Amino acid sequence: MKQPVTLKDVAREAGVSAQTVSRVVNHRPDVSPQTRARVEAAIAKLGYSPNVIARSLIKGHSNTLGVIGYGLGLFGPTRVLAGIERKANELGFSLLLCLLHEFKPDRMASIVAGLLSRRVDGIIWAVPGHIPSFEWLATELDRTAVPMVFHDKSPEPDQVVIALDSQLGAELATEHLLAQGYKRIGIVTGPPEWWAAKQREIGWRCSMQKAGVNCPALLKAEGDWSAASGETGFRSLIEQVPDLQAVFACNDQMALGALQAAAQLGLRVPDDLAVVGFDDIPEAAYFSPPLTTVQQSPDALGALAVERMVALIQCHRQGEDLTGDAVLIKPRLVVRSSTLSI
Amino acid sequence: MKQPVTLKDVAREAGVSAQTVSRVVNHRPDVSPQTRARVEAAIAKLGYSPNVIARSLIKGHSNTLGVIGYGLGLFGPTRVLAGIERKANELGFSLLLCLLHEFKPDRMASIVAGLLSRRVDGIIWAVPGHIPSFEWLATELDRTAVPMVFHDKSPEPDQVVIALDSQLGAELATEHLLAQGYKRIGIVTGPPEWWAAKQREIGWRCSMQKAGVNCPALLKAEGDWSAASGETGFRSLIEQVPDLQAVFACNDQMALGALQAAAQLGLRVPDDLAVVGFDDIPEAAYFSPPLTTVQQSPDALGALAVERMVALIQCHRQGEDLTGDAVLIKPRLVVRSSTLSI
DNA sequence: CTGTTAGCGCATTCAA
DNA sequence: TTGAATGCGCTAACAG
Repeated sequence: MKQPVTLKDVAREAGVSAQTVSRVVNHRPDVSPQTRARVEAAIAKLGYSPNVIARSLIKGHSNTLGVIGYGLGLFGPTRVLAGIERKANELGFSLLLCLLHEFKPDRMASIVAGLLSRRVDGIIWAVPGHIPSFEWLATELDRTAVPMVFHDKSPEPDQVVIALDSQLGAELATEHLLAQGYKRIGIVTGPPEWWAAKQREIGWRCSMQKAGVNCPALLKAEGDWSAASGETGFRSLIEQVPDLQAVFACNDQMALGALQAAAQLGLRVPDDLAVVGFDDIPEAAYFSPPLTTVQQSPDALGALAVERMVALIQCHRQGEDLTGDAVLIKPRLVVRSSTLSI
Repeated sequence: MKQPVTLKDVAREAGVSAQTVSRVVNHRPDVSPQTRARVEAAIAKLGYSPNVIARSLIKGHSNTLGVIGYGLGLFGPTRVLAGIERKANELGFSLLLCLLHEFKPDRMASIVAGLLSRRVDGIIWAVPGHIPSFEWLATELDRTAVPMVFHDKSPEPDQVVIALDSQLGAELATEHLLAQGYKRIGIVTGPPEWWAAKQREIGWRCSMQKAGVNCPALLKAEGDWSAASGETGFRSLIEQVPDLQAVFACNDQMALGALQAAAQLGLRVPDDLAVVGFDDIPEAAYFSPPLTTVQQSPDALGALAVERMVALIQCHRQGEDLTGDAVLIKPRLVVRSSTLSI
């Protein structure tokens, strides 16, 4: 139950003023070597560590970033968070973590309010863009006191957005299937409210049309990212299009569900059916068969978000209003045996 | 670039003193209804939100918990973190998140120092117990200023530990296999430095001995939790014991690797070989075949850790030193077809 | 080079 | 019921 040691305690111990101790702690040059040594000895003896809270109060900023994550169940968002933590730590920022378990406007508002009252220097939405929620957010949060960076949402003029180029990823996947000679390529999408899910569907559609293959509604089933939804989605697909040749599942979990359903229906992958996923989760290489999938680099994405955020904070402190901009990270395709029937 | 609104601004706007505003904000009874209304109007008009930083400085505590997580790659630790966030939020605590990417003593020390200087009210080690690191920790952190709660490590007299009963889980898995008539049951362990990994191995060994089956070193391979290590581990096992009947993989990813290796070797699961995992990750039900595994409730574990922490903090504030205690959460076995050859 | 004064935003004494 | 002083731990701006 020892009280924390304060500047004054150290000052008394070293026989100097509090200000001098402050100078030593902040590595100011204007302290004589002898004094510095005495103070440092006192610091070591008492085990003093500066109170960051008090420092924040004066400086008007906390070197803390608010991070809003989306649960911790999905691969992409979770790894983005890990990337954020790593880079923030590197740049000397602490992270105040809030998890958005569901897209509820009032929950979003209260999270932001809480973060603001804790005087974070910026807020990173490490939450995948959920179209209706973010539309609401845009009206509500119009001019907030602190800079914000968004993740995986539609680029808007006044926002800083770091996103994976999901459409490109879907195009890579679809074009790979087309190049292998598959024509009737179904899709199991994510929830349509998710920006990334929409982009992946658009990518599939574009590639199909570019190749002159038309894609009727029958070729599309809607999932919710879970393996279970991948299974049911695939089953409804194959029921509607019995001669389906390939499936593009919009994440690896759904691809796994599709693989299981295919096995149960006696379809051999890749001979009877090709399957592509999205994300490249670590397990994807160990599915049976190993899954061809689109690899993203969520860690890099998170790191980038922090870098932008720190730049925004600098500008904010100088009173400049930085214009928004969007960054799209390019994914790449990892080809494994789930699409190689040759 | 608007400056945040302060108590004084509200006081001026409402024509009262700052203290009165403070009373309203803190829901004190001793304010007349008219005054309260005027102040609340001013608060709403100016969009005031109290500065938690300043409040912490006075009160001497921050209503913030430091959480140290272990990367975000493993299922258990990640979900524990999610459980912690949920409960902390519910109890009005914010979370300062730090990720321990590797078990390095100096990194651990600097994380704790950083958290302490930010005046967290307590520290939760949401990090799986790594035996050498935590031994070091015990000597170093002997009497820290704030209470700590640990996760998945060996119970010690003076520590509060919330752990999954990994040994029991392993016993459930092994006994299930024994009950199915399997005798030569191999194990692919986790890294031996991990407490949980050790416990799982102990559980396997106990059950085997209890059943009168001896378990030579040949029946054991060491993995690192990854699917890749599950694959190589299983291969070395089957090489040493060609008539292996079953494998207990100490997590689901390694079980997945074993499943793939078995398939490549032409072994049918469960007819030629039974496989059990540990964790019950959401994908486990979609492996081929669906995986029998030990289900833990990491969310509940995290929630419990926060509850204990808050209790500790209360005691700490009253100057009492609470004695340590350990809680072991019981897992349960989920039986799927990877062990049902009948 | 070093110490003094002031105040960050708020809550806890008091007194009125 | 309200207001005035005081200080949490620290640093900026001075003065010496």
